[in-house]
Amino acid sequence: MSLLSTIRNRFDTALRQLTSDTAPMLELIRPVQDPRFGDFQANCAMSLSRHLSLPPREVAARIVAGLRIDDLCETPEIAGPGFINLRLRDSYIASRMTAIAGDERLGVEPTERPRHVVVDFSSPNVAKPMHVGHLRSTVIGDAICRTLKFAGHRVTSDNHVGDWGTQFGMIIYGYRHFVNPAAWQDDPVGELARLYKLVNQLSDYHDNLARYPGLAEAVNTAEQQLQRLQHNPDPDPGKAQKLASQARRQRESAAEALAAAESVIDSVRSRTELLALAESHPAIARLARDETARLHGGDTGNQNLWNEFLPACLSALQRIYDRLGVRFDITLGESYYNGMLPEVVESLKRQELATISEGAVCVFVDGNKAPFMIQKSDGAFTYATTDLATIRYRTETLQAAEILYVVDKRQSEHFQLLFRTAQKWGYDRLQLQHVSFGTVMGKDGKPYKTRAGDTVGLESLIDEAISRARVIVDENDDRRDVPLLSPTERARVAEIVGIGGIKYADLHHNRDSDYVFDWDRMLATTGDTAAYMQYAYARICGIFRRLSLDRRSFRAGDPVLITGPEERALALQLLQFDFAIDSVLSDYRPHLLTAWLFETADKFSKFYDRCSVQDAESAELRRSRLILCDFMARALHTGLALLGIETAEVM
RNA sequence: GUCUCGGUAGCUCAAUUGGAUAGAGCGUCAGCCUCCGAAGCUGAAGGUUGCAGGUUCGAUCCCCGCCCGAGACACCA
Repeated sequence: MSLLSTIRNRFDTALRQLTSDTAPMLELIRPVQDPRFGDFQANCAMSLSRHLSLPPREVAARIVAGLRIDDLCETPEIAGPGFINLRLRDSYIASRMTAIAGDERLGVEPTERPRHVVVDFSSPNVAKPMHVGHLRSTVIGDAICRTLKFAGHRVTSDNHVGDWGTQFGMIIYGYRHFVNPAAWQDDPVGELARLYKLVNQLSDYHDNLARYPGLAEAVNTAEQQLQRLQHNPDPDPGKAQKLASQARRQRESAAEALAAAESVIDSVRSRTELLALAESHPAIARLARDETARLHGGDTGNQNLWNEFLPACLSALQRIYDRLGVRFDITLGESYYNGMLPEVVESLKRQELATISEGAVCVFVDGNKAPFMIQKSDGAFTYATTDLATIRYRTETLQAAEILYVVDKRQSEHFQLLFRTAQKWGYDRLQLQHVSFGTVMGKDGKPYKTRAGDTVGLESLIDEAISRARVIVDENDDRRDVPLLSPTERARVAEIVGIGGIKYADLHHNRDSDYVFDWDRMLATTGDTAAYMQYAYARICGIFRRLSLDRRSFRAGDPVLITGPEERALALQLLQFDFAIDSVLSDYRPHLLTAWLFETADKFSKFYDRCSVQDAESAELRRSRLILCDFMARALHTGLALLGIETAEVM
């Protein structure tokens, strides 16, 4: 049983004398925030005092009086308004540490209630290359899968790729009109990406051309409004200022929109061959949509093209997943659900959940004005329909008890509507959660782009991380009197450090916040980074290597001794690995694991600095410290592995 | 306009969901290698948690009103 559960059990007995509902009280027992107050704190007395109408310190005294915990802790202390502070006995920490030191699972017991969780993540559009935007979903989703599995759950990772949408119409149109046969032979995926970009650019050109007069007019209107306010301000100065700043903002955003449109138009006009293409394909957007419709309608020509494109697209994706070390149990894209969509709509109509509004089939959810549209007025299905079909499939065929969607937080409204619709549709015992995340920003505070303004390709991002890591690895090894690494080993370490750096930078932020992408910080060798943890791991491996000791021989149950504050702090920290994992899974927040890893590495560094292994006072103490070192190495290795990050024994 | 998030040290982020004197890292300044890997360690400075109220033993967190920013709002996924 975990350390925390053991303590909670003791409190449970004591609390039963005061209340029948002890569960919420036990939640209030937790690791202490400030080490001056001990190791654990119970905050239940304050909360309970209201129900018992007794002063909180009195309640605390009663709880302590009924508490039998002497074998684990020093005498509990009551502090402040009624905190109960616990300090574990060194002997107890030592015995627990001894007990789990040989455990493969590092003291983490598999969950008592395993469930089948489908994790939907990454999910790129296959017709275009992956970019930074896909990074967070992929990295966070993978970490969640690994952590759930380690905790003992059954996990199905599912890459719900976009292989059926409008972008396919665009590449079909592009292929039909603009393909370069030699390039297609040579590099089909690169050629498809070029075609997608081209069709997109030409459509945007016409679209912006059409919108241009309106945008220019909007700038004018905003300007006039501003002038009016300047000449005729509101009598209330506060209000006048507010109106003026509002008008200024409006003018700025109108001007920005106009400038954006201009830049799209100019990018085509500035190249005569592009302009010629644009002018000979004035209806390109509509025609591309028609290609999509024909594909969905079963047109054999388009189906054949789709069948030809898809394998190439998927294998290009696979190459990236291989480099990232991410794998999926299934890859069922939108196309997989195509045949089920009519029946989904029928079923919702039958249950009278769906109604027809402005020609489209919609589900209206209480409190939401916008409909959840499952069939457009032209008869086409939407991604809402696909998502519903997917829920049905995952529940009925895969037998999932829970589905997680690791998707950009901008889609939270969509998921709210989806979940409520699914619930009304009859999937009310299924756990559905949108595991949302924020945007990756550039240093300018806007979504991360290249200097030219394009989105950053994932492949080049990985390349750059590895080459930057290589510089660090080289510098470090070259500094040594005798370098430890061969060129091939250096290349391998650079991969581990570079990719680990990308992933860690992403995972160590609370997923909900936007975060700023910064190469220097990500690959810094100091501070809260993957490299710091990986280095700590390599240092430990170095100890065993130089002493010619086999780490596995320190897992036989020899006693761990606590002789000083550094050993105590490290052991106590290591005993709470299970708590860290629980906290990650309670709301799918991997940054709680990175925080634990960093704290653990920090405590290890202090231990390592002050407690010599080699020159320990006795053979028993030396052995005890080696046990801690081995356990620490496994904690780092396992903890990082749960985040999808590798380690190297020498670096 | 409506709705949803967010505003915390110079910078990047935490704060175990209402707990104690708000914590880390980077950066800055000052120290530590005849001593197990210095990609390390030690110390210092740095805060009116956007503003103003309210709820209570206790508020970064909950409620009200402003200010600022981002995003979503009917046939794109």
